[in-house]
Amino acid sequence: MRADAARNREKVLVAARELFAEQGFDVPLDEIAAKAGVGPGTVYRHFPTKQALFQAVTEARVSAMIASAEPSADAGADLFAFLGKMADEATAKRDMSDAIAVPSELRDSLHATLGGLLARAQEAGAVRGDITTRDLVALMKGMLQSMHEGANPAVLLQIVLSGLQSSRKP
Amino acid sequence: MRADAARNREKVLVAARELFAEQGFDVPLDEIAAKAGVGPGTVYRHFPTKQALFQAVTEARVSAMIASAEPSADAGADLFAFLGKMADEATAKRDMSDAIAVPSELRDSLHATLGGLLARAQEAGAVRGDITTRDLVALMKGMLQSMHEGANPAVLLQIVLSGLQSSRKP
DNA sequence: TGCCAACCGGGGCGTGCGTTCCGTATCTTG
DNA sequence: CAAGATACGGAACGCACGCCCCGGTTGGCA
Repeated sequence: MRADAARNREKVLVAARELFAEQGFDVPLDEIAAKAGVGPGTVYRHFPTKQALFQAVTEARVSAMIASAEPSADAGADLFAFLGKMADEATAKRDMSDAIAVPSELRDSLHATLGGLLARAQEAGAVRGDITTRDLVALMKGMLQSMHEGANPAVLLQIVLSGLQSSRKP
Repeated sequence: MRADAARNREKVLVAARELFAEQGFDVPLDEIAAKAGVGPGTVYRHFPTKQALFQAVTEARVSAMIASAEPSADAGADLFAFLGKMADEATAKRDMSDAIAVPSELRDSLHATLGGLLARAQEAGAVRGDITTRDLVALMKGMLQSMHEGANPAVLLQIVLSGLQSSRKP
């Protein structure tokens, strides 16, 4: 790989990191290219599609988060800690709210991790049993998006956490 | 107003009602026109913008819902009943989830109604006091959207309702 | 240093959407 | 029934976006 190619690839990644964090996945690719001081064509020579670029940018952080989900003695606390971590990330950077929604292997891993944590928490009786992984993912997706619309992230998280714990209504 | 004009206006409203209910606000306007057996231009002669058509379609049901929010002795039950009604509507028709988001006077009225119910429920001590109207609206928006993504609407609603009731965490 | 391959920029293509325009058809009134 | 106002249809416009292509440039190896 030529030196300038590597340099440009890096410039694109830096610009994408910043803009995805600010505006989420919906930021136009031309804007990323412009911020990187590069033409759109150059972006596509390094990343075959916009999703691929997004995945490259979010990979490190999401993988780290997934890796941090190690089971402890308290399965309920594990799940809640993970959800809290996701909420924190999403509060600071707009791209975490999209990482759970934009199609990619990373997203699937994230969903799988959530499913595993949920199942263990339910076995331990810390979370109501009638919740599916789909429910949890949908709930989190809605919550993460809401955080960028003026709502109080901490309050939203607390509502969701205590809602998960409540026993089934008659 | 000419007779055929009135007839076409009605055909557009019928088609829009059905398609907005099925696919939400994002349905292309050309599709509505096609289903009504009419050209796109005709739609615009009766409704100045897509939002106006959407408002005309949802006005009746949303207004009825707002009107049904009459205060009783139990302010907490009033709020929960209203949220339940919204959830039911959104489960059946995709357009209710958008009515809370698409800019219009109707949306503002809906938000105001939610704010009023929330305030009374908080005074009565039925709902935690650190929730703002913005929080509630964001929460509902996320929940309503999630209902069309495979999640179980009843479970989602119960999570939100019990989350609202929980007292503040330390 | 010279040459060739690799790479670059950005104009351009295809698509989908909301909206507008205008020649034509249709309805109503006298 | 005729004339004028009114409404119609759908082609066309403007815009935004993801993505591709090509003439020109640049970097690394011999």
